[in-house]
Amino acid sequence: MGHFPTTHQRVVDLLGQRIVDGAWEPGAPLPVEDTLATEIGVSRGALREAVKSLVAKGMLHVRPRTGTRVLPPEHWNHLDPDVLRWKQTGDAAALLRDTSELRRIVEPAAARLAAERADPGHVRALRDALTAMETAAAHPGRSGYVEADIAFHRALLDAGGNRLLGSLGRAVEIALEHSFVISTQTPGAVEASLPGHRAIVRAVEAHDPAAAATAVQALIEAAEQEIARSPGMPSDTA
Amino acid sequence: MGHFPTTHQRVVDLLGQRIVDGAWEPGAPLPVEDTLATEIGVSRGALREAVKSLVAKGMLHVRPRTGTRVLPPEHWNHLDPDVLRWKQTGDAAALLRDTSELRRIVEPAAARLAAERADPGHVRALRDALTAMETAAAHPGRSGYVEADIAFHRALLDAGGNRLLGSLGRAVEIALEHSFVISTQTPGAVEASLPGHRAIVRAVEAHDPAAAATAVQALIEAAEQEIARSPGMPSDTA
DNA sequence: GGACGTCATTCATCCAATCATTTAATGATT
DNA sequence: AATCATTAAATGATTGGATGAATGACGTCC
Repeated sequence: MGHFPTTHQRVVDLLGQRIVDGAWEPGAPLPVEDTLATEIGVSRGALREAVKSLVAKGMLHVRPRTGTRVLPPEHWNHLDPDVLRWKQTGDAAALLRDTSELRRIVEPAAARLAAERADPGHVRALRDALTAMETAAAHPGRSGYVEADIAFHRALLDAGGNRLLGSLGRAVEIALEHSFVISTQTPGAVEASLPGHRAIVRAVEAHDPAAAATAVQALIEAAEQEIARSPGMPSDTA
Repeated sequence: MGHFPTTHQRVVDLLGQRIVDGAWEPGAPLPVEDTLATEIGVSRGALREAVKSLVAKGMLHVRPRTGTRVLPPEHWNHLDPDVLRWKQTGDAAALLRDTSELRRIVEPAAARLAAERADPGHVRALRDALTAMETAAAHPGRSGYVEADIAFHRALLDAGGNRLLGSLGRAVEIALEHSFVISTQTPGAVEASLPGHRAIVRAVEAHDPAAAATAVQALIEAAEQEIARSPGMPSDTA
């Protein structure tokens, strides 16, 4: 459906996925540009542009004569949407754990800031997202519910006016989408989550930071329980 | 001294700084590749590679016929080290405020996780960083103290084992460096901060999450007061 | 008059070939 | 054995051209 991926995107995806999958050890050099380009089937220029994209994400380091080497995973920008997507296909469970932890840390605090400082524009974006969620929930098939949920999430983190928090929210959205899909597919979960979202909007509108934080926390915990009960999740026997 | 910057780095810095400084309105198109390349004084290939780097940071969007357009700031990856550096030269006060807020949210929670889950390797990295801070503090001139402080900060956020938190910490390090420099230049601040750092290491080694969190919080608040008292900071009259 | 298809234009896209620069590995010199 | 010049191998950068995609204008059909 989506248009054909351009060559550049194809090469970036190919290399990024290979790196995440551990095709090359950290510190190990990739094949030289000429051979790697012919192996992939693109020109050297296209390969170099793709490599530059991965350098910008902190995954590669390239130097004359030495070649292109994979940087250790600690150096990767794990908050980059592409990196998150590549990691999703691999160790999805670990990513879900990390994402959930980050949510518990950041979102209640972000809700607190939003309740303290949200201006009318931010409040309206929040209410619009909530309305979209409600209409999508009423609509049979729930088309658009996940998108509305993400928009709500985004509006909440933007409402505090802290751009770093905004970027952080946008980063984890890719990882969040998966959990939202699970919640939407679980019967009754959508109806159960709507009151929680309404409570958040109420708290932000009333400029009640404590209420906003607790409402978000309750929502996150409910979502985590949905995920834990979803099929394909190993019960925590450790 | 650092070597001469390569053409690629030069162009990325030039364009990134220009975008952050608002040389082009969000949504406005940049000059076409040919003219922009000749204007900067590089070839199309070098310009294209630089543009790809900025696309990877979420600042540009390029399409045939439409051209290269600046994306709205909400879409930028504000957690990218380069983006933070470019923003630093402009509205440094706002960035300092956002960074400080993020620290207060993330670092106590990260310290809590570190105390819960730090393995011996992480603990050793933490202690090594502390030792480096102590030796740098004893050394006249304090050379290397800022670097050691950043290494400590990094080790703490890595110790929790959450890669997203690790990337988050690495992201704000660039912004943090400034405040560390201020603290180091303030007489007596270095000696005052060392016990706080030792308390963090003790709490992590003792697997005491609450103590770790409070120790970090105390350190952050002390640093904020140092910044507030530093010259060039407008007193909070609002 | 409005909707739909066609076409030309304008860019980015991708490729191929070439030269310059950096740098490690090697060899020569003392 | 340590230092310095040489060399070769890889990236860095440039040029020119061919291709493809998106847009706006134009014309046709209902």
